[in-house]
Amino acid sequence: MKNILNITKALADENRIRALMLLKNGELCVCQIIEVIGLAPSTVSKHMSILKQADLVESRKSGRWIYYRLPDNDSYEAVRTILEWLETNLTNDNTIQKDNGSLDKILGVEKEELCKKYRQS
Amino acid sequence: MKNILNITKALADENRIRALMLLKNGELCVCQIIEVIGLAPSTVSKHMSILKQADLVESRKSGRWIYYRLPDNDSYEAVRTILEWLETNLTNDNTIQKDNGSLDKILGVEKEELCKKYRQS
DNA sequence: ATTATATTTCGTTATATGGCGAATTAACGA
DNA sequence: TCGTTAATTCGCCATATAACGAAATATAAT
Repeated sequence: MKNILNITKALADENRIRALMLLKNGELCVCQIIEVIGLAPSTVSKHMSILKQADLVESRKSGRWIYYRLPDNDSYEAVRTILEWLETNLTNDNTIQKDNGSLDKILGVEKEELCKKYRQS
Repeated sequence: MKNILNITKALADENRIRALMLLKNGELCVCQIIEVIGLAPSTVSKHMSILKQADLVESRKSGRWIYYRLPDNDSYEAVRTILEWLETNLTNDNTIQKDNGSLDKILGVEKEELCKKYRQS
């Protein structure tokens, strides 16, 4: 029950769902997620840690950057199933599509460039 | 997104999940759910209305009683899928099994008898 | 070494949520 | 009709959660 509740609670927030759906496009560093979601770095970081605790994302560190990604296919079945559920029901969602548009733009920018940017705003 | 968030938020509470899992046993009136879950009638009523708003349950009124049930098979697919997900991941859960045990006892009691009971306690 | 940068952690605040009991509504029974 | 009963709605309180900015941490660049 604890695991399942961790998952449902993690999914009970629009911004966390947005972050998960972004990761369908492949792994992203926190600054990229911040840029799309548009919340403070500390807030996004907290969201990502909640997703991670629920095993909905994995992460790796590379230098100063931390990359988050969806779990591998051989992961916990409950997680795999619900991620499919989200994808099925949200790929046509307006917010998600806009987010994917924003991400496309951002992926065209050098990461270094990007991360400076949000500090100034 | 709104629909999906309604669903995930509705599922982000242990007692609401317990109520849903109880309904796998067939439709139940509110007083029976109250008896198993062990919360105040007003609280359970609120929980059921949240589940209903998310289309996770349906209800019918019969005299003084209101019966809740899981939605029909021809319901909204997102709902069907996630209910299956819950069942898959919780049928062996300790809390859920205890609840099913309590329910069995309760189903042996006349409903009229039962509903008087929780008023007195 | 010192500065800059990416992320997290911490402390605070505002809002959302879950719980209860009291009051209300609706339906039945005497 | 009047009381009883099942369920809901309402008002309240306590706790949980989401958001932020400031401080801390860790790594890279100068």
